[in-house]
Amino acid sequence: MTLVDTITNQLIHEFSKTIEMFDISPTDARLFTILYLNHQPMTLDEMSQVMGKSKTSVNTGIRTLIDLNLVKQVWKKGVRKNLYTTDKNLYQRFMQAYLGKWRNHINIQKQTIHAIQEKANHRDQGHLIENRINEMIEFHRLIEASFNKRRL
Amino acid sequence: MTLVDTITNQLIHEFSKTIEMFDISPTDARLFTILYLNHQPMTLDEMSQVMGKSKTSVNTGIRTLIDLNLVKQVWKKGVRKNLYTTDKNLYQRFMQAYLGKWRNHINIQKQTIHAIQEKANHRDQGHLIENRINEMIEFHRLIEASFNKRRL
DNA sequence: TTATACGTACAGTTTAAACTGAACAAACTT
DNA sequence: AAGTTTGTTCAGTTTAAACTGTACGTATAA
Repeated sequence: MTLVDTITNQLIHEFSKTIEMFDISPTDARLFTILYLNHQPMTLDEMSQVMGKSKTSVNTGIRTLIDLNLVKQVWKKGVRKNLYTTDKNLYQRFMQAYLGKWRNHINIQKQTIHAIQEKANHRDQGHLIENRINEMIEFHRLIEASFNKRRL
Repeated sequence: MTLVDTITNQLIHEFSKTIEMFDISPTDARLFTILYLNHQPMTLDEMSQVMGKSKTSVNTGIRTLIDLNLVKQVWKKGVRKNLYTTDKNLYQRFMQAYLGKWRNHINIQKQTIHAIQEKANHRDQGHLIENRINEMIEFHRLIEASFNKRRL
């Protein structure tokens, strides 16, 4: 019984570290893992209790996880409290959120840097900085190619 | 002149955001970009001046960048101060550091979770948690496959 | 309707990270 | 050798993030 708990605690601790790799804060990662290891949807009060944090804190954590599409709210008849649970097929969810974030960023930055390049070309013919701008654009292009090659 | 500077500042600002995507802190990313846009190696004092931060702060920043293999120290005869510069082919450097970090983490966590699984099997036959452990292992396996498929 | 239970917003506090200046140590200069 | 110059360590401070408790609004229950 307590032995099972130590195993669960270890799992929470270790798996959270992998979740953190997806650019998720340590506490949010821990919250996610707790929810994931619980086979039933959980209420804010339950999560607050397990996390040892205030309900407000858990509330904001859940909010960010929902925004990332990693947690969803579910309803169960007869239960008034909000219930939250993790989605199935973790891998797709995480990779989708992660790659989407990268692709989105690269797209925006490519445009931004192109715009700066325009300005530089107009005013500043033949300056050294132009080499760097071209390198930056190439850098983004390579990243883009790398992440687009990947499939879920 | 000042116009060129605003363009440079914009470049610093924008490119830093991409560097941050590689899990590098905003100030370290800015430091790297400043060094990258400077066509000459820089001293601590110069970087301190451009960053508007203390020399101590720049020193620690450079240290972490060197540890990540993104910056190296160079020597120039007649110059006493330490000189630092960014490496060529950014893309390879960053991807190598980044993918290496992922692969390393996944390897370690796979082993750790397997060890926990052993313990769980010994003591806790047929418990629900075992399903989750298998899912976790599969999760890591998929990530590993995804990152190994990638080439620089 | 009144009363109770729940989620969220907000101000204030705690905790952790980033940063600084002074002091030290090692290397160079004279 | 004594005197500078430079990088680094460390204690203390500033700044930003995480967290908490109270208070408010909304929904359910009586």
